[in-house]
Amino acid sequence: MGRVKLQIKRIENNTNRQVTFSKRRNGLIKKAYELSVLCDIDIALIMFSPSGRLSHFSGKRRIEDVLTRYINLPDHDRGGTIQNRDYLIRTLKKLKTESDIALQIANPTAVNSHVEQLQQEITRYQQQIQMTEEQLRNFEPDLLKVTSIDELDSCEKQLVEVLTRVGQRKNFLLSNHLSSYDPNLQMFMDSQEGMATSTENKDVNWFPENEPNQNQIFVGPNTLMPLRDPSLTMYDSLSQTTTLNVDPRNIGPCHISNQSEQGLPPWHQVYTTSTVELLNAFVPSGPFQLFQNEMEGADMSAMMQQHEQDATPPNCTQVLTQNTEELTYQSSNVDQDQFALDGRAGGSFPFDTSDDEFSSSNLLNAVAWPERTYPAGPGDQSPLQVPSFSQSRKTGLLSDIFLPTAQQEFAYDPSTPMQTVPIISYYDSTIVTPVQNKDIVDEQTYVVPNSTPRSNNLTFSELLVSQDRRLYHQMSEMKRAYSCQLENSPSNCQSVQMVPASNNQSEEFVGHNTVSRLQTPQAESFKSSQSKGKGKAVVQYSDDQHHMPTYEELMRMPNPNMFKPIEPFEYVKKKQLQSYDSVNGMPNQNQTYQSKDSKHHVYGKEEAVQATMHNYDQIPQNPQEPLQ
Amino acid sequence: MGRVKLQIKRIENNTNRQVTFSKRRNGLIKKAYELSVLCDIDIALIMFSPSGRLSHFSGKRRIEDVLTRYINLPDHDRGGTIQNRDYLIRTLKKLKTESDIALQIANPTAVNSHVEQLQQEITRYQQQIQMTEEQLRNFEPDLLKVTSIDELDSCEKQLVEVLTRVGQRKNFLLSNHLSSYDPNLQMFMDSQEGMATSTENKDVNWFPENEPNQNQIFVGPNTLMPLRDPSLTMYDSLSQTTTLNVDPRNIGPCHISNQSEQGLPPWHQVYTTSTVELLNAFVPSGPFQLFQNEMEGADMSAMMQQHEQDATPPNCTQVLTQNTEELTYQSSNVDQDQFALDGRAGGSFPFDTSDDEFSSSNLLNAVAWPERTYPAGPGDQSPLQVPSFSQSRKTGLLSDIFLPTAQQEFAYDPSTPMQTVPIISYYDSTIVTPVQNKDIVDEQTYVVPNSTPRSNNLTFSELLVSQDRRLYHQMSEMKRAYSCQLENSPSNCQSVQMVPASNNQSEEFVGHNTVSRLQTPQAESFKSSQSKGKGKAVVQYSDDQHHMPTYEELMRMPNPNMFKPIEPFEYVKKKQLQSYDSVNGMPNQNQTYQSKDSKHHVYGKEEAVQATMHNYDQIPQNPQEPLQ
DNA sequence: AACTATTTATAAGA
DNA sequence: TTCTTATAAATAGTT
Repeated sequence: MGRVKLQIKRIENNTNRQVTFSKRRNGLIKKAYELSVLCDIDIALIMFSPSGRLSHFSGKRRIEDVLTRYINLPDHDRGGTIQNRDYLIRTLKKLKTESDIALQIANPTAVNSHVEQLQQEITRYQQQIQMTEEQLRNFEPDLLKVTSIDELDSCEKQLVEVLTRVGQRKNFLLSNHLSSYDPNLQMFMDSQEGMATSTENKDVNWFPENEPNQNQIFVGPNTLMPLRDPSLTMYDSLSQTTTLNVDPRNIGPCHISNQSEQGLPPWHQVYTTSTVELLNAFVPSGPFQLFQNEMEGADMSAMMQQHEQDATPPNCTQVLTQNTEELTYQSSNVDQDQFALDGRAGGSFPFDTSDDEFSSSNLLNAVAWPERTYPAGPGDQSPLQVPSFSQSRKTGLLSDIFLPTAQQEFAYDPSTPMQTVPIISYYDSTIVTPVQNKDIVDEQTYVVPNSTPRSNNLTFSELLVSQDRRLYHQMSEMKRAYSCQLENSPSNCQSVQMVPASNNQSEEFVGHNTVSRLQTPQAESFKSSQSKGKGKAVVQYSDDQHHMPTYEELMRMPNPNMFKPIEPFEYVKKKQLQSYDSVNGMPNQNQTYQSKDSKHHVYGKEEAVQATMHNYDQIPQNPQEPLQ
Repeated sequence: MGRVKLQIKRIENNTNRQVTFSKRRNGLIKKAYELSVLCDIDIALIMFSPSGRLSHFSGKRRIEDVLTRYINLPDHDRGGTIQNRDYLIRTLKKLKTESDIALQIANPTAVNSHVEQLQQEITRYQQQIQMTEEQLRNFEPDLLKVTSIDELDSCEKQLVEVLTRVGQRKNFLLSNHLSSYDPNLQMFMDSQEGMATSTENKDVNWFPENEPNQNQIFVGPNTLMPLRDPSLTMYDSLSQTTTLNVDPRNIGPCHISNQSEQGLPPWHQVYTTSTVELLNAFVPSGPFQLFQNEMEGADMSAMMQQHEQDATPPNCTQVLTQNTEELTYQSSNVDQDQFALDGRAGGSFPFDTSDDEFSSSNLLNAVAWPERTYPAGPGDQSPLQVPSFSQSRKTGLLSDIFLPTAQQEFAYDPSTPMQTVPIISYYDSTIVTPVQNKDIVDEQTYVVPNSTPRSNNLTFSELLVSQDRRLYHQMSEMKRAYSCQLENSPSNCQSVQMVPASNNQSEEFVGHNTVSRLQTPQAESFKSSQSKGKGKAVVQYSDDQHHMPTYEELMRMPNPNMFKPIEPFEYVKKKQLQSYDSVNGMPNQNQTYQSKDSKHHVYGKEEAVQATMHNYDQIPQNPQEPLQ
């Protein structure tokens, strides 16, 4: 491209060479920049001019980070062994450390706590493995190591127990495989074979019908799942609270005590898989918007009032099958509309359960509830404390599942919808800090819009937040509305698992499968990172201001599009004359523009992302809790 | 410059982004190349594609040299700020030489950041948990989700099985609870309670003692594992062949037939998991070199002669427990040295079983023998035909396990050590064909020195070849020496599985774990590809010249460093008018330039790697087979 | 550095 | 992926 075609060979004329270098270097850097922006890639370009001066360019990540990434790359991917690799690594680490230190000053906790978190996580996993293996040993004992008859006895007992259940199930299936029944109720039937069942149970179809597999209840041998009749508690959640106290060791009849006209007891609850699955049946997968539309104009407080007045429980049957230690319930004669929060949601279950883009069953299936004890709170008066959710993927948060640790650190509190949420993103090893100061733009500024105007699309993180929030609300609402108080001791909760997708895909796959449908930067980041080894998110909650959302709040929850778009990345191309701080990319104040015979060109740059959620003025910080 | 002006902002569409990257990367590299040539400068360009793959370019100097130059630059010139740089560099330079050596030996991935290690660990634990939980699910099935009677049946069966074993164990303990026994043999006892057991079984310790879990034999209900007493067959492998014919449906006594003084029957053998595990106990994990050292000066033929003369079988007991359909054997009174190929290897088992860098138990544990029928061959006279190994990872070859399909296609014949082995590599969805014809280079050739001279290091493929070869040899030697003839029909082999590592890690993990210690291009390729979804190798064997290696050959096998270094990768970018020398990137003199009105630009590109193994003159093409 | 004629890169579509 | 083509962009030589 020029007046003549230039042969690609060394330009012998010194001046010409330097001039050409100058021109082409700029062109090259421009191209590199464009590439880095267009394709959102890591790039590092280092040139030494004919006179030995350095020019370099890197994309949104610092050049040393890119070099580190390169050097740390497996040899094959890189294309060969690096001779002085060790040296490079060390030196680069030094380079990186220095800027990281500066970074830590501004953002002290993030880096170190990350490692700590990981170590915590490892410890947790180790424990979990130990637990699971112990459990397994019950079934597959290392017979050669077992020397005590007692052990064998208990093992035998357990096996027989499971065997019995399997047999029961088998028999049941054999006798029922021809009859059509509401799959939603199968679980109840299963646990009460031989018992009289209500003939009207076909009327009870408040479970989402299209996802029968999610509605199943399984309780491990040592796990109880006391659940009250939802319709009962719904109608009479506070004035008459029925609590089931079941001792796992108790083979006798189940104790059922009534606590009337009392505040809810402290929440010492542990949600087990079973609960999760059950609640999953409750928690709809409808898009937020749908649900919101349905709620339109509903006056929650008034409805709640009405409920408290209407204290007549519907016809229901409580079933406790003791020999399998499964506690469940059976509801009969519950009108669908009645059950569905009594028509609050327009005569159906309050949340639409139909699929949509984001709230597919995949998403929700992957959600389990944490196996955590919820700290005590007298009723709902004191906020339910949200546990530190940074422990394992089993915390049940979508973001916990989908956001890989190395790529995204995600800080938000699902219980406080009005929180401002800074998103700190890790790109590989670089922490992308929120840029407060826009002044870094000086000479040439390429603005790299990290997210295009998204109209109604969610970023992935926003999706997670909204989904988590929805789930959190729904779950907690379920808890409160149904008073599903589990009296299990934490030690009994060994079987919390992720709810796998219906086709037995692993949660990772589910996650990936789901994420793969998204194209937001976060999702993309996840996709690429997941392939690097099944990343896992660490979700941190702020420790203060935990707030148990109310149903009303839930109703008022804005739709997922409530978030502001993420601020565009800023790409600051500091050209030629300006020196920039290596840490934050700010121009050095004491720096004057270099003359054109400056030793080298400096192409610094920084990018930042900041996501701020709306403050929703219409939702009070400490709203009244309608159910209280 | 295109149909429309493209806004420089992130391309959200995945495909478009990748396409654009591809195009622009080429353009960028071209520009960089031109700049580097025109202006004769040092340049380094590193890009990571949206999918994380590396593209890089450097001029006439290697990229790491450019990076070093960059790093060594005074802070001011680089634009960074480093305090103790000079001191650091001096110190690091000292370290460099030493650590470079250490780095060659030790693992390069160790340099990975702490965080990455932790995350790896976490991933591992997650996998482990998943596995264990899956196992557990066998015993604690989610009964409500099980709708098929078949499932329940198999579940029931499994439970009964365990229950039976527990009961047996219980009975056994009740009658023997005071006696101490060799744990290695307990498994046999378990399956033969009530049967007379040898009182001398404590002498049988030919299993590696430190990995008891790997030595356990479990055969699925439909799988038989007839194995002759190894010591017996070892001493008398050809003159007296004992074959166990066991009908799986046969509840009666096991048929044992003797075939005396006959050539080995056709190899209709299928190796089951059990066999693999058993053989694993035999196959040592010592490094090739160690093993070679031990073999130093050993005269194989003479030894073999001696063996054939010494035909006295040791005291042994064959055990077939029918009700569990487990067939195993018990050996007693076998002296360890005697067993260990009768002192051929200096009085111990011929291969060192201690761990070393490459041949850790991980590596070998990951090896299973293919569930394949070996075509007939009269004894060892006709070459044992190697099946087409391109079927599954269960072929048992290391290369099968470690080399992922999409990334590496690996063609070699482990049975013919003197074969020339072209390695076909895929890079970035480009099929890298072996370049036989350099004529594809026409216009422009960018030379990307992909590999530097490797001195004595093995490439991963070479390691695999050598390991496979070793294993192949050892296995076949075992087969021949012990005449472990399995008469199972292929249909019985439903349970071939990879042998998991001792800590229940999955094979993938084992592979990964092992591979992660290597830094050869192939290993690196595997690492990155594995994370992309558990790649699996396709190993193809040429159909001719299959050769059953002999023990003597095995002994003579050169050490792993025997291979020539792989030829450097050639990155051939055929572009427009200029041809470039493939080595130094200089334009080829004899090339004419294309006219500018050429129909289109040709941006072809080819990559190639070719690995040629040494021809080892000292090993005859058709060596004498000592055992024949 | 600015100006253009010209070459080159590449976006979109096939 | 690869090819084609219209068009945008880069740039050689000049000023």
